[in-house]
Amino acid sequence: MESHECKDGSKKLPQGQQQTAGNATDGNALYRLDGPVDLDAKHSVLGSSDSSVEVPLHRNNISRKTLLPKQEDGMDLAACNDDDENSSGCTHPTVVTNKTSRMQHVGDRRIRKLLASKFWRVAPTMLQDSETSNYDVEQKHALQGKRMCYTRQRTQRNSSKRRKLFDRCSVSVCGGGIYDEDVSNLCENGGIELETYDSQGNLCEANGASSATTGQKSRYESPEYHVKLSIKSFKVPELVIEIPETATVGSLKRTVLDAVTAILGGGLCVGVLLQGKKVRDDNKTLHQVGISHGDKLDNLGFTLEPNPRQSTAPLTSSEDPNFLSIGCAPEPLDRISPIAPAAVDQGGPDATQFLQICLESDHDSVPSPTDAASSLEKTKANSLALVAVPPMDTEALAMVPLRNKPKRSEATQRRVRRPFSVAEVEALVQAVEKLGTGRWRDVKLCAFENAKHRTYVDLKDKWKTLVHTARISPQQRRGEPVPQELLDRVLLAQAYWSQQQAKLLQKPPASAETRLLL
DNA sequence: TTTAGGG
DNA sequence: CCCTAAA
Repeated sequence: MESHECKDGSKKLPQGQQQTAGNATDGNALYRLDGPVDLDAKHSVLGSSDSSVEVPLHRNNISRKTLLPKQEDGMDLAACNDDDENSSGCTHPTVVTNKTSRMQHVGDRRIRKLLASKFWRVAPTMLQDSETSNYDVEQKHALQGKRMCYTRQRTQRNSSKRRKLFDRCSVSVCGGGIYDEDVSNLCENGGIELETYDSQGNLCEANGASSATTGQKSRYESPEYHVKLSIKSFKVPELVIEIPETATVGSLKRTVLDAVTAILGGGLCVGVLLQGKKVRDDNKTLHQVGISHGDKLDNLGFTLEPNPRQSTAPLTSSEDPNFLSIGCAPEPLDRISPIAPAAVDQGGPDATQFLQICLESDHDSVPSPTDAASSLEKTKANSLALVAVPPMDTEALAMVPLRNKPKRSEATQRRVRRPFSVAEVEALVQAVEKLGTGRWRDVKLCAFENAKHRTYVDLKDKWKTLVHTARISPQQRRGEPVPQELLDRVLLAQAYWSQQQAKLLQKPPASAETRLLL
């Protein structure tokens, strides 16, 4: 019996607020390697010198729902059963062996950190061979990649998913709290549903067939809502080039050229920087992120990023064995290189990537309401490894990731990232409202007792970020949007309890009665 | 083990 | 999320 009485609270959350379309990638494994090597466009590396781009401003917001990559053997990957520490095996991936893939297991932030300091080495000898022979081809691929990046459709992660999730999580905080199963990642294998939003953020259409390409200029747009911008320069990933002193300037040029084209061939993505900050949410409209037609756009920048093709499926699936389906991941597809096939064919940098998809399942006791994946129930260690064997390991590979110092002892795996669902946030808020901000153990017991993967430290951390989130502008928020109502409550509770704490410091033994009065 | 904060 | 000093 819990000693903490909690009010029952099953308030209906307002369906997604303004930012419903948000589908931030949260920066997971975004290979952003900003480096000192600024290639000014006038060097025409991209042939886009001073090109001006026109983008519809109030374009309907269409995002991509997670699509399931084709799976082998018709494995039933429809549902993702959540795990918890109890489910043996689940938390201990067995198939992580090679270093490349291991590296991808490192958490988002760390990966960013590492990569930020990491660079690509250009092996001179290799470059000598490749010379500029494939330049045309690579250019083509690069352009192709750009184009596809540009025109790729985005499908809204359908709201029914969220709705469904929330429904299942009818949160009654202390009555039951958050259960593991409740907050598990639900998957929907169904067709693509599109939701489009007008400039006000209102849902105005739900039809996949009529989806217009996000970035394409449409005849329906009125010119006054177009933002005109010019690209002065691109920032490219950091490169390290080794070349003997005795080399000629000409060979240096070729080396650099090769290095750059190699990256291009590997598929590039364009990053958008607004006021120095990276805009990750591809689904927001320019207007939403603050790019308006009237504004001076000098604070708008672009970066070139290596396409982290390898960081998509392997990252989510192998890092968390319980993501039985890649499609379960909130936003996997957004990072799949649109030109993956081309890159492989030409044996570009991507060829060095060792793709490994590990699918494991081992649910023993945990009663799972969503047993769509029951077919995998008994599978002790179901691993599936897709290995892209590099056609030519040593040849024609101009770029090779530089090895850096071991980041973390092999034993201690960082826990898989599990973003809080709205339902969990609701539960957390409610518990904190009741218990305060200094009793995380109790909060855990009260609202998350059955969510094994949420420790009180997690809850404390989440609260911290919630408070922060509530304080920043909606435009700066990332991830699944938290209803404003909840954020308001966060602020209120935070204010209230910090005040209580302050008072408590003044008058040592504040009776419980005092609290009730306040 | 929990809290509380910085990383 | 992780890491830890303190309690």
